[in-house]
Amino acid sequence: MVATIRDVAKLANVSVATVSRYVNGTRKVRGKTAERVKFAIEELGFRPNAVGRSLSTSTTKSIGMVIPSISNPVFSDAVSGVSAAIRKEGYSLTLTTSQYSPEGEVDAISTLLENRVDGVILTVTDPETSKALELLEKSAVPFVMIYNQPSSGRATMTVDNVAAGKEVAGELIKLGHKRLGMVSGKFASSDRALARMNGFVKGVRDARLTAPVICEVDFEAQDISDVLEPMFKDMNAAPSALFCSNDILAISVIGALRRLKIAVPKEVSVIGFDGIAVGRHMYPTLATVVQPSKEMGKAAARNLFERLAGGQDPQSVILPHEFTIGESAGPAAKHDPTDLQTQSKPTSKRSPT
Amino acid sequence: MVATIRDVAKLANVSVATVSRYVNGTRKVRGKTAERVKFAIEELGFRPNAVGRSLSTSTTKSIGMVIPSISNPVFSDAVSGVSAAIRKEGYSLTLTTSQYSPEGEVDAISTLLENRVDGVILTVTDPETSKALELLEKSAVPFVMIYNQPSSGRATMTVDNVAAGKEVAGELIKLGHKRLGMVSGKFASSDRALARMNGFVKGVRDARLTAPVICEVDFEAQDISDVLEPMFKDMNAAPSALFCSNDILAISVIGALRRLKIAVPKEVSVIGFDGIAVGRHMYPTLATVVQPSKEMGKAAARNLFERLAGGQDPQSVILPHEFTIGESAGPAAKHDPTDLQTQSKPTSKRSPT
DNA sequence: ACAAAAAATGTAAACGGTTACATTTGTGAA
DNA sequence: TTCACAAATGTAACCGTTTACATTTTTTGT
Repeated sequence: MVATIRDVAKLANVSVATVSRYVNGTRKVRGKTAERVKFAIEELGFRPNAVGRSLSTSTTKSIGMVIPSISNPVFSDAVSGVSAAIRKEGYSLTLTTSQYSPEGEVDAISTLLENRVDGVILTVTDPETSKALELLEKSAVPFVMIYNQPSSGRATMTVDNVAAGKEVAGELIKLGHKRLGMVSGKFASSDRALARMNGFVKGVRDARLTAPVICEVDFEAQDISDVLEPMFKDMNAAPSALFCSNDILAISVIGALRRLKIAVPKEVSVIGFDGIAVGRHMYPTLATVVQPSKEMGKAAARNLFERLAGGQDPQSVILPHEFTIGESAGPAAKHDPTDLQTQSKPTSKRSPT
Repeated sequence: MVATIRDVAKLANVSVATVSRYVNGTRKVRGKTAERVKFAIEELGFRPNAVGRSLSTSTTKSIGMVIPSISNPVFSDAVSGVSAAIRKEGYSLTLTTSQYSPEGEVDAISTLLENRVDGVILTVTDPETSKALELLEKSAVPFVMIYNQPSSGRATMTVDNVAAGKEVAGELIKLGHKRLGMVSGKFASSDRALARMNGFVKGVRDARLTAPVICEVDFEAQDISDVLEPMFKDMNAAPSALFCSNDILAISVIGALRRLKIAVPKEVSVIGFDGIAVGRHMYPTLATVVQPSKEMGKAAARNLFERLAGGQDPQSVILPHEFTIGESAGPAAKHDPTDLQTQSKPTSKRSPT
């Protein structure tokens, strides 16, 4: 069917070894010979079979990646970074998703291990209990986590989520907010959301404010409005600022607040986390903590290559994050009766008077 | 190092054939024997090497995918669909990006072909001139395009972009718009944008309106504001509605208009194309043509599997699209002197009284 | 208990490369 | 020209599976 190295060798009247050496440039082949080989390759449309090569060299030149979902742009950004970094090294990318489930992670890793990827870049729901990570460790395939919190001496590329969460609290407090809240994806499936929450709560507590309302949502399943509505029944008690555990969630929250006729940021400020591109383009622009997703992907890939090349112990890296103010966050509104001056129409849902 | 089928065979005191048959369930192995094999596999942590298997069976159980960029959610959605569909069949996904360049496409396809993927799902800039498609055809690896326009009898999964474009024109005209415009990504790198434009122009022409302003932008590179500003110098001449060739672009356009202090949709309506999730969550919700990206990915994968299984000629499928109105599109504003009543602050940029 | 048929298992040759080692060819100095 | 040595090339084993075919074991019918 398709030409093999032996076909080329026969046509060029050389040995397979010579063809191999010509193709890979591993040894010099004489001009005359090289020409014959080159001709044969073109004549036959020969394309080296990576499978044969992999079996022989026991290296696949491929990197496996496991992300919870590809629908959240924050992960696409990381994929993009990984993709760019490994292409440069001639590697290819096998992408799998876990749908935020530990079983999904195990399945994904199993597949990748069977495919003998040279390294793995992944994000798990919980590094502490992850069976997938255990599989990886047993297999001795080098791996790096991204987004996950450092733990157990495993390598991870992430930002300081606790510090960032605290920073968000600080910024909101600086804007005069006194009643804060957080809307987060399930902590069980996101150690970083948990870390952000912890930092946020600490920041609020340090400022001697009442502890923030924490609202855990199953983002993929629930309608955010249903969660937000009771929370904002009484605007005098409701938080004047919400920290969301990621940008997608924040965008949804802003949309839901609008539907509840609550103005952002006039009545409620919203801050996200991730720094996905669309947040900068939309209106209101999203106040958020920007994490360098693409760079994280690249860094993870580089880390992997270093280990594949030399040895080097796995090493975690904390990358810099940056709080970016946007139109979705502003000064705290005063929720006394003069509240009615706010531009949005008062509705029966609001506090009386 | 890592256990092979021979290690298992030795430990279980059977032949490699028996192990292979046990692992793949291709033949019955007697209870007693099966137990020994099972034990040996667990004892050694044996995991079949897909590379060896692939070489032997000359099938990799992997599908290659080439998309222009992973940063546009419309493509992530397709990846998501493909990923889900192929996982079900036990296939894995090798993902590559072309950065909207024909050379990138060729590189990607070359890599995929060397890796002997069993099939390819891809989106190219221009099917008519694509060297990548030629490579694929020469290689005899089954492939399906997604998003691309049907051409040359090659299989593609897409929506009717021309009809959709025309439909958008119709909807805007129905809303009373008379001066229409389109902002599009480079036609040279998107046959579907071109098709949408053609339909749009046709729709406008059929309504006997003046031809729409067409504005081609290098979206990744340029700042949209620079493009929009001259267009909206004179509001009496400027279009009252803009059709954007994709949602991401539309979101940026809305943002840019806001920065130019032009209200959406009060002064200018904006309609996108794709139906990415964020458009439904943001404010204003994005009026757009929803195409079933995830379904397209799934359909492409299924098409590939059918061909891998039975034979079947490649077959293009036109999937249904759906125009969805959103808050970003509304009735045409009257741009006579009473224009000043519009909520947004008049600026020197606007037409004089 | 025995032969024949059926079921289970084993043997060894692919699959398409790479590479250690062996061999041939080419080069330069005497 | 001849020899020693270097450079180029060739030979064949190996990487980890699958599977056609051969062989052994079990089952079945009598």
